[in-house]
Amino acid sequence: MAEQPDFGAGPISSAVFRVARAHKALAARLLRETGLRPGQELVLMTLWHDGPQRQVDLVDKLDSDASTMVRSIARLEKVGLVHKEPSPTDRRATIVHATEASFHLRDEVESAWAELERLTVGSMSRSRRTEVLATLTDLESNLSAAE
Amino acid sequence: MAEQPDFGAGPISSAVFRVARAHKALAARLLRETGLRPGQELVLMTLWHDGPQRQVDLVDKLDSDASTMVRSIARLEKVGLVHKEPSPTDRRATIVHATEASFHLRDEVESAWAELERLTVGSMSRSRRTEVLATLTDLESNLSAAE
DNA sequence: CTGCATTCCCTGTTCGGACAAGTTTCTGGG
DNA sequence: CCCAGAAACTTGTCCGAACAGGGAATGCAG
Repeated sequence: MAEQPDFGAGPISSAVFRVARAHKALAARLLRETGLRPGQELVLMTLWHDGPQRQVDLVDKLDSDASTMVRSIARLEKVGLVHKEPSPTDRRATIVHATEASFHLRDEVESAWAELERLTVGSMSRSRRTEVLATLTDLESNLSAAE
Repeated sequence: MAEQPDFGAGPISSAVFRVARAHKALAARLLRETGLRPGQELVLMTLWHDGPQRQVDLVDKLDSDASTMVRSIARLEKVGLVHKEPSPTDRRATIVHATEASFHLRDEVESAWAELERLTVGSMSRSRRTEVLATLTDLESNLSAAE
């Protein structure tokens, strides 16, 4: 507790910073028992949801970076949650698969995300949540309009 | 453009993630010409605003980490924006000062933050901004209540 | 005053994120 | 067909963030 890094400059930007940090820290804490680090779970969830795909597809969907993805995949592969296969149709590409072992984590990861959502929205009413989501979407569209 | 990493899991959490990433990326871009990396400007702004202080004070105010602060200060010191002096009253502590050189950056950094704020809130009305800030504050308090 | 917990800082390590540069492979216009 | 440009991946580098561990100085209880 006990911070107000807000020296007057950009109250909303400051608030975004603080929310982002707190949210990420909470996500890290909830994912801790799964052995995953924040970010890795997004890769796995994408693979679980959309099936095997190229690294570049993961990069696009997660709005990540190719070099980040290379290392993230490498780490997931090292712990056996993912494996790579050459694409049969494009020798530049590798297809990333979620392993059987990874599916044993699925419930745990998804319940961690459910818990994250629950803690994030707190005791907000359904209609309030809708407003919050609209607000975040507004911010996102402003930010992406700024390129 | 073109992402919706939202696989149904935690729409608000997903949105927080995306806003956080876009906001940080925008901050990085705006600070680029100052030579600062996102996070360093917060240290400098705190020093400019509150004056020389111990590392632990910076850590507390920015809700950062002691080891992160050590390295951040070291980098700022290497480029001459900050210098450290032993505390006269506590030999464990070092007092961090903003250098003269750093003050030449102040206008640039502060206008980058103003621009960040401007782009973040976009064309929102004053009352809408108040709502947005209230929403972010709500989220922050939920998150910090979750510890 | 002594002993012990606490505070403050530092180092090592790991990871996500981003940028730059380079390799291999593909594709499309000529 | 051929080649220039694009696409997919990789590696190197740097940085913020977080955790573990540790050393030095301080402060407090007894």
